[in-house]
Amino acid sequence: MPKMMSKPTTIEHVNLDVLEDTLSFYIRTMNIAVSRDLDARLDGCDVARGTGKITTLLLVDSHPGIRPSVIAQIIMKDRSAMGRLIEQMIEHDLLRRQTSASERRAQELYVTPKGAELAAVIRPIVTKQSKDFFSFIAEEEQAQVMDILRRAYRKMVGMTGEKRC
Amino acid sequence: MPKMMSKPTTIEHVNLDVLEDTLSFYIRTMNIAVSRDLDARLDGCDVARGTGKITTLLLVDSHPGIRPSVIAQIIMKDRSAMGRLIEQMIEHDLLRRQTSASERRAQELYVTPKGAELAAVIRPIVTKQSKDFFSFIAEEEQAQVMDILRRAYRKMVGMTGEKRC
DNA sequence: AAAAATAGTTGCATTTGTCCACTATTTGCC
DNA sequence: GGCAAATAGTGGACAAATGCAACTATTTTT
Repeated sequence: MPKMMSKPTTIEHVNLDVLEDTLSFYIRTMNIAVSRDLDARLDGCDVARGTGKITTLLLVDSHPGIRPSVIAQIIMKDRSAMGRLIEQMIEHDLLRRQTSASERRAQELYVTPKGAELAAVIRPIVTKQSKDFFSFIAEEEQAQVMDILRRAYRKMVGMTGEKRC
Repeated sequence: MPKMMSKPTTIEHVNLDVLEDTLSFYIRTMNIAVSRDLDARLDGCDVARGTGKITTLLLVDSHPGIRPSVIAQIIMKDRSAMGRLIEQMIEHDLLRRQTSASERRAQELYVTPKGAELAAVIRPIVTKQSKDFFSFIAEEEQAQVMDILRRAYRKMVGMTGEKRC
């Protein structure tokens, strides 16, 4: 049974009930904040809003010929969402698409010159944004959190870390 | 300039470019996964989908008379989104609302019997879900991450921790 | 050759978020 | 007292994102 508190009118008088000790709460909440901040910094940048565009652009840029379905796994979207995302980016002339010669049901994605340029612009912004946003966490602790979440993420999407093949 | 890798067809051959070392990426991605998992567990539960309903219910349950605007700060929504959320929960007979006597522009929120019941059901589920979901992170590390994110969150929403008044 | 699996597309319904303008009430200032 | 500004909440419009399911095309299995 939670501690009862009454009619709080300011946030200082509030305790978070069981959410206080619930990691998912902090993940979900920080996500809102960090995403909003990122969107603000990328305003007008063709790649703002929603998770996925940035990752997609960077991934295609550094893995020419990568497939939509691989990206989908990485950003945890289903294929239809991924398709729409790519469509959008093609319309914005950031990516181009061609069906794979060896696997004619699959596609290969490539950045356009404009896409490559944007990727170069984006890269430092994204890095800086994350550092800045979490700057009130000590550098060291940031690294700690990242290290743990990275391992979690890897397991989740099935990146083994050791490339076995 | 990122390492170039070509035409990866499986996720093991992919590296995440600068996102590899970007905390915001992991926060955003883990958010998707954890939210999806939570929704699945709460399916049909009147409180599934989207951030906010759970927090709102628990908060009102343990802080009878709390105001919408305070909750809005905590879950980082604007007032209009908050209003809609509450409206929805009132329609589901989870909350009830009355204008404050002392502050006639403000409202006080209370749980209905049904809301209280649901809160009791939800509480252990939410806790368990978070623990389960992150179970591949050692208990100790979970606590570490949570501790850090908690502090970050507090600073962000302006919870001082020390109740000064 | 047929069946199952995989890659991607499309449509639809639901939800969400955001922006902005509007009302009501309270507070502060002259 | 009275007017301006701040605060609490509401409502509407609009743009996006999400998830689901059905559908085509291609490859793999058997």
